[in-house]
Amino acid sequence: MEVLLMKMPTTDADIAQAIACHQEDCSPEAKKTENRRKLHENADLNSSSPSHEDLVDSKEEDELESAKAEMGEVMEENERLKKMLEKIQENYKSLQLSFFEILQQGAVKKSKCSSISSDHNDEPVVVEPELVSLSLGRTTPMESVKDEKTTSSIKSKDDPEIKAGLTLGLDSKFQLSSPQKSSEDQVKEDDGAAETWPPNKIQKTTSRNGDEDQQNHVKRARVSVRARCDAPTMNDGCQWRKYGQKISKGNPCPRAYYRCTVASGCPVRKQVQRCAEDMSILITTYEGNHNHPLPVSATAMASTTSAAASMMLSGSSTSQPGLNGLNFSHHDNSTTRQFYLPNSTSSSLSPTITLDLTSSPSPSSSCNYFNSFPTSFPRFPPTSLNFSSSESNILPAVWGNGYPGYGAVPYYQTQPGNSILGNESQNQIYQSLPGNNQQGGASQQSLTETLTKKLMQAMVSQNEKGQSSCSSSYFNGLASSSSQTGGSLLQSSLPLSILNSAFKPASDDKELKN
DNA sequence: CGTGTTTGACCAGCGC
DNA sequence: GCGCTGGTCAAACACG
Repeated sequence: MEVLLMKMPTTDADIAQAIACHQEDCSPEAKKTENRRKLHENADLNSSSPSHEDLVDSKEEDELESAKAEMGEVMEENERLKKMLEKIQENYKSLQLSFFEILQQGAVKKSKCSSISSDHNDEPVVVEPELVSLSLGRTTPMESVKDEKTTSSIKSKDDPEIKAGLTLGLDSKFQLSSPQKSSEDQVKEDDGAAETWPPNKIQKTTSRNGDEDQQNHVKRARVSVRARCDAPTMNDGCQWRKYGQKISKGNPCPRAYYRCTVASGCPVRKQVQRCAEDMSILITTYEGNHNHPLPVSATAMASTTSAAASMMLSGSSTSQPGLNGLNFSHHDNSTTRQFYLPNSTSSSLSPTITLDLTSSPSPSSSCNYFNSFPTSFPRFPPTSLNFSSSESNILPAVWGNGYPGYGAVPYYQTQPGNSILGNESQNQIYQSLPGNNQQGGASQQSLTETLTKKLMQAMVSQNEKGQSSCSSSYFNGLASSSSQTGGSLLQSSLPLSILNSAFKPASDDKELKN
């Protein structure tokens, strides 16, 4: 009961647990325990007032009666909650179905659009930029409706039918690879990704045309996360090894280079740098694609950044070289704030999306700094998702300080049979993460859900506007990026896991051996 | 001793 | 062509 009242279940697992608790409360055992407790209390009362047996008897009876009445009320309430849960689950399923319908429609439309655009390559295509406001600070009634909808969709993520691994990267190189490839080929691709990581040079020189070129741009998708964080790095749940540090021009704070060490050969890198004008803001730029399952706490960040990246990358696959398909600027008709990663030579070729998770939208501090690079990105104007809100205040505390209690379970736990790594290494991976505490779990989950909801929302609105190419490819991107490892080791508690089920390749466990 | 960090060197891209 | 800059490597070092 308390579980239900304190926190609405957000996953099927939660629901199942809640139901279990609920049923437990209704079980004869629970009733017996309750009665025993009350009888015990009565006995105490008896012992304290041993006189007037008749009075005591009547008192006992009264209390028994009231206890029974109370029990009845509780049981009724339990029944009501039970029905409510069933209803919620039904809603989940129906929404999930409609969700996949949208996915399929999007895929069809995308293929049509891509064929059309390829037919008219020579003609200039003028497309209005899609402005999608993803600010969490404001919600319109429409938004809240969609919010509800997407939340429900999100919540259906743990449907038994769609339990799937979630490995999210920021890069969608597999978007363009054939899904029919064997797992061995996938491994090769992964290895290639790992080996050719430094490949900015290679990529820049190998191809300059057509799909290959486009793919290269897609490969270099970056997601920059700006968050207030006192810690040297943002704790995003992954294990990182520092491999370099540079003082970059225009910023007294050195930029640190990290690579993911959760799995050897993981091509994901991140750059961490403090904002020059506001040292409390940490700018973390992720690049690459995890080739291994992630801890739940890491998927929180990964899903968000991946969604953002995929969203943008889907835009970059359209025929809008100048506009990059989408512009996720925070805009409110009066101000449009875009944030740029300064001093990044490769940024001129890399689509960069910035998630602004800083709470203060103070235009005088960090924003101006970024705004001072307005024209540095002719081909890929950096994209900004501004999630400024009071809610995002929690982020630094959560990501900076440790791991949430929510999902504080080894991420292989749900499907131990699929685990490639042994339990020991799993635990090592998880336990080696510092500050595993119980604080802020709900907050992080809430934030992640909110972030993802907003992304989903934007996508849905895209779909509704007939801009299905973007949204569909967004979905496909998510699906492909999240399913590329397809280890199924994660029963993710994250919203995006819903996307895995439809696109998860049969098996590519080999990759996990990296 | 294994693992992670530091830091100078090196390389490639870009602008002038 | 040259210098600047970003990104990476790898030896040396620190730490548990």
